[in-house]
Amino acid sequence: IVTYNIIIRGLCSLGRMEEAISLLNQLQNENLVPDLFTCSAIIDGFCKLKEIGNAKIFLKQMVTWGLEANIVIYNTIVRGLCKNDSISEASDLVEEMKSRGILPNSVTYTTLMHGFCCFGNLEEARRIFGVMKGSSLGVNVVSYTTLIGGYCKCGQMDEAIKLYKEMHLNGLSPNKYTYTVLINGYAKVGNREAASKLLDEMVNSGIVPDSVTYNAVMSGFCKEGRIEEAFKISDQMSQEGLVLD
RNA sequence: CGUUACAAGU
Repeated sequence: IVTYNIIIRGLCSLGRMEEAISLLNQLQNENLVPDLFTCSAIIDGFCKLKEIGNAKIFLKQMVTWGLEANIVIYNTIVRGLCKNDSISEASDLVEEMKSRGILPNSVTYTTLMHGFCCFGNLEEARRIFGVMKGSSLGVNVVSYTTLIGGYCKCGQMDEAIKLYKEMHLNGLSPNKYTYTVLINGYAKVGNREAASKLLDEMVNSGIVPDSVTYNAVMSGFCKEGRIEEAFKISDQMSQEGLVLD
């Protein structure tokens, strides 16, 4: 079943659901039984195609195999709903999950936060952040990065930086994602200086930027008409062996 | 803990 799961996951991540389902049928013909890994792969596949309907149908199907949705399955659907602009349904699902005795984990919370951030509902995202912080889970670098990203998206760089500083006080180190979110935020509001400064901080703290990070920096330069400096960055990327995409 | 099973960046 592990072998099948690996292949099914591969197909699902490519959106090749017909083939995944046919493999699912094949393994059952060989008297193997799908497990939660199989199901999460397939549900995630449907969710990524925004086929929430199919994901829900599959969720019912699982029960006939004696499988109960676990936290990963719930999280996967919550994310699918968020991506499908159904944030309120996502919140409802989390409540339903709780009523079934499954407690949200860090992934659940950050998924919801991200959904609210995409909607520009920073109050709700921050509220969930507070819930996480007050729970035994605590907040982690992903929670911070998600919330920082929400503020960056809305151009509220002051709040974003406040959180960035707060992270350090809480003993958490920003990672490549955190820096890229912030750099992109500054680039978008036209503050290339702050963006460059963060890039330096990033490198000084031993984090290696990748092409996503550099692209964000360059967009800041280009936005302000500093094409030459942008070229310098792209040269540096090549020097570091990064592929220009 | 044979399956990077689910969360954050251009």
